Amino acid sequence: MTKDLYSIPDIIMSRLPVYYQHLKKLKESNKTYVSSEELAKLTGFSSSLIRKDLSYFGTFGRKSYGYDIFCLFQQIRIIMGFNYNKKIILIGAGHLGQALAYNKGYIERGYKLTAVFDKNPKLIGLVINDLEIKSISDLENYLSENKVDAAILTVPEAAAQKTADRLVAAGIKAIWSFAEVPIKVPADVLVEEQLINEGLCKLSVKMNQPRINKSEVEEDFDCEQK
Amino acid sequence: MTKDLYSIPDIIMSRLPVYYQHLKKLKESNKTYVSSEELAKLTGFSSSLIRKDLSYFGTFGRKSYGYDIFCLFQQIRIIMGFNYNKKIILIGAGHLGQALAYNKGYIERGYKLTAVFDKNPKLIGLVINDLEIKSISDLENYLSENKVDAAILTVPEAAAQKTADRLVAAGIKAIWSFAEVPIKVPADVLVEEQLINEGLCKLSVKMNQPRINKSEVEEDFDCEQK
DNA sequence: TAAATATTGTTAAAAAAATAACATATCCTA
DNA sequence: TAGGATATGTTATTTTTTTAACAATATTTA
Repeated sequence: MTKDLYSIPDIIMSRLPVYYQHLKKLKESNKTYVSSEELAKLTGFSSSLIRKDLSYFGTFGRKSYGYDIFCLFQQIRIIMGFNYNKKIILIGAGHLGQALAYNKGYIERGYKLTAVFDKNPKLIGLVINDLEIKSISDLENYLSENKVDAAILTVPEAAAQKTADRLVAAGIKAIWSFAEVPIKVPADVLVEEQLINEGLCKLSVKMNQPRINKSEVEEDFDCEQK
Repeated sequence: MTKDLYSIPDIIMSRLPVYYQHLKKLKESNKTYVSSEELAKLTGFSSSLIRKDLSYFGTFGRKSYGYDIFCLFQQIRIIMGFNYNKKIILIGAGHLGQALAYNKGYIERGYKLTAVFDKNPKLIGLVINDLEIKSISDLENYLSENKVDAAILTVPEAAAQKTADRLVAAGIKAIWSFAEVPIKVPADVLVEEQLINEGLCKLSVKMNQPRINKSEVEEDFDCEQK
């Protein structure tokens, strides 16, 4: 493969996890091959789009057969970097943080959760999913002694930026942030913002559409402008 | 507003929660107006795009001033349906379910979490965030006696489709699903799929890009095809 | 082995989305 | 009150993304 992959288009990247999930399921069936048409039925994307997406990365299919499920699954894992081992830590062991500590998704994606930190003395020392919650004051010390590839940020809104600054200062280059508003980091640090309530918003918008269509919306919110 | 809004383009819809978050923050500052240029700095979208997005819904700005923060915030709330009261229930009180039971995001978006269900007898009766966990066997009964607008689905993968079927049969028209693979529902039911590990995938892909560029990828995964 | 069938990978066309440009309107200052 | 500055809303242009079409090729069937 000679193509420069430095920047996979976001739109393609956003579909990779969907392909991954379906191939994972298919792998457990007794089928060996899957066609773009079948994948289209499963994913909701058009077969044409699927073939195009895959061809961006290489030539994986077999004419008149389709794609070898296991092989394609492996390819996508490699493209997504799942075959590469990464260590990740979690900062903030509140309700969401704890749920993420029990998340089963790390291993198959090449992550190992190696430490959990919190500020709350009542939480420090507790064990969640075999990891003892450490004091956030040990963060820098821990990071100087352990190579860590990424951090999950689930601290309260008010502490998010400060904590991110500490992570960056200690050398962390990738952050999965659950802060509600973007945190600022240097250009060489990756941040994946996760608006936890985005799905709730989308659902609300969609539920609301019939209502919005019926009424002359302006009246509702004449904001006494000007 | 005469424009038919029946289907807000997904791409615009996906930016609404971002505008919402920033306006919420701005509202707490001492500023009254914000320009598309300032919003661009905050959100990372271009000012042109922001003006275009907003103009899709109406004319909210004020020449040479910008947008009235509070007014725009209200408008976006109305577009997203946050001003409309909705009742939502949660099915599956595992780690993720519990975290979502404590989620602070419902109220401001017009949702009220009114019940939590689980199958596990050890959980039934426990109280999380002031709600006593009910037995899943009471689901149909509850739904026949209480008007509910949406359901959060956080049951284990294996139970997801069956549970969704029950919800649909009981009249639920909107589901926020955390199942890893799409659940099948009739056309008149809204489903918002939430791949909880999508952010983790994206982070992994991005971390992986420099590595993928360096190597001739094919070699890595010669799947002995054919 | 030849014809019919299936399905890819790619090219061409269409549609959608983003950006740039600008006319217009309002505000501010002198 | 005239002129410069500001920032919207919209139109034009460019770019990106998706869909459609199809040639190429492998498989299956007769």
